[in-house]
Amino acid sequence: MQVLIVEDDPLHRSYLNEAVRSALPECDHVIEAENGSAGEKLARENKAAHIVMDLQMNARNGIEAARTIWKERPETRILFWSNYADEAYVRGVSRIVPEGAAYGYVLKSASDDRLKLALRSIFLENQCVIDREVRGLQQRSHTNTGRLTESEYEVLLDIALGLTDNVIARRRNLSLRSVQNRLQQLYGKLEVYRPYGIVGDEGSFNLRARAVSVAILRKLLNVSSLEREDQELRRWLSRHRD
Amino acid sequence: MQVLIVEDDPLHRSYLNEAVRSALPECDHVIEAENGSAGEKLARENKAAHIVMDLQMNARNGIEAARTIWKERPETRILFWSNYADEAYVRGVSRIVPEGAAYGYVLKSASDDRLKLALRSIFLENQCVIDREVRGLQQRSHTNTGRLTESEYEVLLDIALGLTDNVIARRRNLSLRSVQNRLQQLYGKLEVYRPYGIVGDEGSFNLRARAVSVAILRKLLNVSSLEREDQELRRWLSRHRD
DNA sequence: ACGCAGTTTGCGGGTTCCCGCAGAAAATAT
DNA sequence: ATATTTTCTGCGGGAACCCGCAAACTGCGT
Repeated sequence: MQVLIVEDDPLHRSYLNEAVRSALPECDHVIEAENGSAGEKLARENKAAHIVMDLQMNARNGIEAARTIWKERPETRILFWSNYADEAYVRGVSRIVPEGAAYGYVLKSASDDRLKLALRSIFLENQCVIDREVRGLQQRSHTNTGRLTESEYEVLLDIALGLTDNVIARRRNLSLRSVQNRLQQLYGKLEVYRPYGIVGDEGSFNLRARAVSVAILRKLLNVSSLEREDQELRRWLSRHRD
Repeated sequence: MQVLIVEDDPLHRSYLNEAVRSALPECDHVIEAENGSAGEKLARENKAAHIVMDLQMNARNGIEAARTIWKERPETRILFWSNYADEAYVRGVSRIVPEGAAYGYVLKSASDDRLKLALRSIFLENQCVIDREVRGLQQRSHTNTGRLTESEYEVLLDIALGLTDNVIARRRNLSLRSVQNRLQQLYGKLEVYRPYGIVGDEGSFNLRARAVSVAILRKLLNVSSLEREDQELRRWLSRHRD
């Protein structure tokens, strides 16, 4: 049995290496990659079936890497090991998990034992292991306000990229008014009308910009999700020149 | 001699501990804090004169912590040890350094030797040590486009928080038109008019939102700078109820 | 088949943004 | 002290945003 570690921080990498060796005595090969693209390459060359992957990496982030790996071999088992439980990451991951694949999401702050247990459950038992706090985000509301639907999340990304209502409409195949409708819902859920819950500050905010702001502060968006979408947008733009 | 380490990642913390001990044999006490507020507290209690501080921490980030520490004892020597050279961090740090204080900024990706050398230079020689890549950001242009002036950076923060032109004007004591003027300059420098350098996409973007977007993508803004400003804004709002 | 909740769309309007133009004011240079 | 550059300001207008209202169009359960 072979395990591939994809993690850019050398300290964390060697820690993971040790953890894997001690949790999985049946594992005789551990290989390491120090960023997403190296990870993809190694996974392909070695037909890696068991991967531990960091999410936040410089060259190419974990979600990107996982997506291409899973596209090539959907039965690959991947344990995501991340510093954060940002909704943006969680959403990003659960979007790309193939049907029925075994995967895990464990926070770096978790105990040694939790990590080792997760390694065994996923790689040997083929089970999904999702950390408590992550699970929370995946399902229910983040705060008192309801969580965003998929289409609300889409427009959120679009305005975060700086798109116009008109362009959003074209991109999502909607009418202008529908886009604005979704924005309204978004504004509502993000509580952008009464910014700090204070009455009397109604006119202080540019709703669109404020929405992006609170989304970032609430970790609904993070930088890498933005980067990803920016690339996506770029591609879309180059297809749709009229 | 005593050194205080403020770092939330346990692995990095113990690595730092070792590095300090080996680089500074004259150091007999090393104490550790696992977040910014604990760091402030320990610094106060122990009158710490030598601190190594991570920037990105959960509870209270390094810049905040450093600011209050320096406010109490400006001669404290602080070495910032960070994963990133985001302009937002660099700017944040150089804003709070007291006159003539010795400090350092070293990236986590730097070599062992570089870190140890920096430790000795700052703590023993009272010199400033700033990493190459950081230094670059501090002074000249980030890319081909000129770097932002202080006032452009201010409006950037304001629109990133979601403020209205009108509120910005009140907050910065300007006329409405002046605010919009600064925004225009900002848009120019951020190259928001021809988004990807492509001719013919002129109308695709909401300039205000796009500006924030590219600022984040270019690391002019990061999440913690936003959080800081959001607090600031909150305070300002509560003072200015009319 | 019926009703009901949630989406989508058009229309119309008030508001804010974005900015060219041009004169005042302030900072800087010579 | 004068010239030059930069920044600030008011005015005006076109475009984009935000949204209430009301009519179609889903989907879903009974």
